[in-house]
Amino acid sequence: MITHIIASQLSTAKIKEYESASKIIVKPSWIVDSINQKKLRPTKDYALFNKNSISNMLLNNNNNTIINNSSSSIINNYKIPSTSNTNNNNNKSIKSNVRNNLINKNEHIYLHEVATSNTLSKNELNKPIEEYNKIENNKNIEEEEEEINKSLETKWDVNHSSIAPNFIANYYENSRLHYLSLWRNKLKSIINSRSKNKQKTKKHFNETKFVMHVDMDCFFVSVGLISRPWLVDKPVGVSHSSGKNSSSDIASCNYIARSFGVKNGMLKYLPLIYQLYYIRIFHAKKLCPKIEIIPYEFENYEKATTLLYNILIDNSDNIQAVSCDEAYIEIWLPNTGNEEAEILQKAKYIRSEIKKVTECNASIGISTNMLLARLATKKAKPNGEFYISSKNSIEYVQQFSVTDLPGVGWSIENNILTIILTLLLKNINTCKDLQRLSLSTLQKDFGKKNGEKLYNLCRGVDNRNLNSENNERKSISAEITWGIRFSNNDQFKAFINEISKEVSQRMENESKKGQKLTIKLKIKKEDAGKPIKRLGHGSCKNVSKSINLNTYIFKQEDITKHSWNIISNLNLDPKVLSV
DNA sequence: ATCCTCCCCTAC
DNA sequence: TAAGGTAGGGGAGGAT
Ligand SMILES: Nc1ccn([C@H]2C[C@H](O)[C@@H](COP(=O)(O)OP(=O)(O)OP(=O)(O)O)O2)c(=O)n1
Ligand SMILES: [Mg+2]
Ligand SMILES: [Mg+2]
Ligand SMILES: [Mg+2]
Repeated sequence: MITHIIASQLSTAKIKEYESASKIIVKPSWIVDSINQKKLRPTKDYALFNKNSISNMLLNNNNNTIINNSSSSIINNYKIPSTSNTNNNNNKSIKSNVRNNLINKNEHIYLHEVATSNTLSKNELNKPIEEYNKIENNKNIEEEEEEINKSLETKWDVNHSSIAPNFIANYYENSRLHYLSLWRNKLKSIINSRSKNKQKTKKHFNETKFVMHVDMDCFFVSVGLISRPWLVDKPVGVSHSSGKNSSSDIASCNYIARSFGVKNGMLKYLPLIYQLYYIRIFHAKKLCPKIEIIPYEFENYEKATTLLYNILIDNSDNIQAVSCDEAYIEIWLPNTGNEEAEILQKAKYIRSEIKKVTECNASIGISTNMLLARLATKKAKPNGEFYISSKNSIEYVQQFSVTDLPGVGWSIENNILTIILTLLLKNINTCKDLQRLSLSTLQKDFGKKNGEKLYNLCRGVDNRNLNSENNERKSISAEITWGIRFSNNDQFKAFINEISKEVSQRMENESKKGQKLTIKLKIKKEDAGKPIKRLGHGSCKNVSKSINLNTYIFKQEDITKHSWNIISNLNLDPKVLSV
């Protein structure tokens, strides 16, 4: 019930914490503006899709037809990316006038130099400094550092940082993670409103339920290779920058690149100075010097997504949207005694349709629950289908590593590893080992719910139904953690105003209002070095502050006002906002 | 007990 | 050069 002074909510200890944080070099390195939804106004059907500007096909949603044109005769209509014609010899399909414009932009296609390098799991960025191999008094390093210092001041940085005009729009147009979230929300919204209706009318007598998990193979790469067939046998990754010593994320890499150890989300390259300092961070060029980098094609991903979902709609009894390249579908088959062969046949058919229509490969995992279907996809990839019987599932699941389990990532894996090492004196981490830990042990270490979840997951037990969770959106937020560089309070405030506008628009698009406002900030740590990523946030401490307003708001000026109110109460010294 | 705030974690 | 978003589950620990 706090409406104004944030500090009044804080314990003394916490106030101190914020004060000291604000004195550390304090730079808000990212800002999040978020409004939790507690109530929505009467919603016009599909208002979201009519208003949004980003796309065509995903958004051309007439009433109940989720996505139109769901027959397999669709022409996929991919846009030919202008940069795909950089291979002069092989690509006959590109018009010559287009080619002439772009012939000098070849650098991202040929990357054969052997880079002196090293990969990153983003979590490793947060490891304590002592885990890195610090090298001092090295002249070359210092020189390079000098260069990096200089480069940080370049015009490019200024033009792309948070004080540049149109920063937010430009940023979102190029952020793959933004698109991932945007598309996921839209798909969930479309699919959820549809599957509800369907479930009501369906009853199943003498039928067996199967769950399929459908996921495109190296999605961004597969789409990008449609117009670059000469690269299909080479290691390929999708990334923004193509320069040989530039550093950017690889969003997706193909299976050839993966055979070298390259992974989605890995840095394309890590500058030499960071390689020496962060010896645990790998990068693609080190693992696979010949990796070819191709650019993003967001419009075409969206088209492929539309085509994919249309096929799934036509071939299932229920769908749960997961992401732009992935969904669970439910299929009921009559009990004939031959269901397993039939469901495999069905999967083959769906995969062939996807291939035919999208020109990309999909893989399908099949079982009787979502978890086992998800695990089956791991066996199915690439370009295959795989069925896991529920009969021997407890034994079958033993072969998977704990990170294969959905919900188990880097942190939980490490915790499990520690426990297994302590209790079982083993240094491996499979579901077989996890099955040896008791429910109470797991609950003691991971909490009541998480412990139970782990206990069930490692046995292949999953009682979720498709779309069983409450489908209503609970929050709407906008956040940017890249390019945030302020030199004074006015710039900071202007940014808050802009991001509030973004949040406001998103709320208006869904005819929603919110009552709880949360601000999230990243504050540079005292000992943080230069960010590894250009214009990145580097090592930061996260702070979040929320207030429960007495009223529901959605207007930009209200969001801005309350947001700035919160921020002011954090007592950030304007000077610490400088870079 | 239950709720609330401020986190951390995970997924794509 | 280069675009590190976002929603939701859940735990710790304090307030009610
Ligand atoms: N760290 C990540 C992970 C994924 N993606 C994007 C690019 C991927 O192509 C797409 C789908 O993610 P998947 O996890 O399904 O990975 P892929 O489809 O690339 O490979 P696969 O599914 O074959 O393992 O999401 C991303 O930008 N960054
Ligand atoms: Mg995929
Ligand atoms: Mg996927
Ligand atoms: Mg996992």
